Amino acid sequence: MAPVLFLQVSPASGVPIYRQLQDQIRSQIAGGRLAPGEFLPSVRQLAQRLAVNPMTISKAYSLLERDGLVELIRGQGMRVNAPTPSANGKARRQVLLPLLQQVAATARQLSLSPEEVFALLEPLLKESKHD
Amino acid sequence: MAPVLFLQVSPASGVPIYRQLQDQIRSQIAGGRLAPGEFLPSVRQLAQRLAVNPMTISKAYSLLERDGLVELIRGQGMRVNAPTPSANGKARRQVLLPLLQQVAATARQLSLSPEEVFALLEPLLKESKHD
DNA sequence: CCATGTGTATTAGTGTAGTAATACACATGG
DNA sequence: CCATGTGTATTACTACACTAATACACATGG
Repeated sequence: MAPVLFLQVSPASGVPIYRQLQDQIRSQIAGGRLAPGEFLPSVRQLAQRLAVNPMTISKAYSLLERDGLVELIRGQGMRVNAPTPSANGKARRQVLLPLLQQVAATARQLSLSPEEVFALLEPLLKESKHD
Repeated sequence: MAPVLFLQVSPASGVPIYRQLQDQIRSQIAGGRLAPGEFLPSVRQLAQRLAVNPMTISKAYSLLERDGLVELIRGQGMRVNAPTPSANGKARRQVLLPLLQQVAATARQLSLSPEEVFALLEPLLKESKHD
């Protein structure tokens, strides 16, 4: 059974739909809201719910499969894999990567040194720990 | 007078030419190799030297002008500006802040330690410093 | 005024990423 | 076997980024 996921896409956000899906599902898996053995919603189901083309869903799924987060079971769908010890941490970092790349690009654009960026980021990271 | 700059573009690098130029010139200014009051090479001059279209040079120049690093003097060319207070101060960091907050929020959601985030971000920040 | 020097607005060509439409291969259950 | 369920290969369409060709506006010096 495919659980109901909190998935939402903004076609006008500039971020490709398949990538939004990829990142969100990655998050859901990393956060444990999608347990190993569970199946992702079927391509057509999700396509209808989000009003996007099935092939776009399929593309997101295929990328998740390529990354080993999910496995194709013929005739059934995409099953969430048990995380490898290292894959768990790796998967979580993958989620953050796009954001960090954007940070790096922006910092560079502004000629901000790595130290300045760290100094700015550190309090934010530690601040949000106790709530 | 336009000093001779060390500018080099690789059309096949995947990075747009205008952006290569923008970044390199930005570097030259930040590094002091291009002092305030000096002029950039003329669009046509540089276009011929690098074997690219003048409009591509112009695009890079215009972006630098938009960012306030350079000023258009009619009939003469692009003159390097004196660095403005905002170019060095808090203003630049304010731009980065929303992004960093998002990073912090995501990292927290994924239970990533600050150290892990730094380890991930550092190579990205330093990677783009090649000049 | 004219020749020559700036940068650029406008327009068009080109490549490619993203998306979509169609048809297919395979699996399952009746 | 057939109906219905998976995902996807193939193909085409579309939008946009990048680059380029042309013609223009303005400034300067003879």
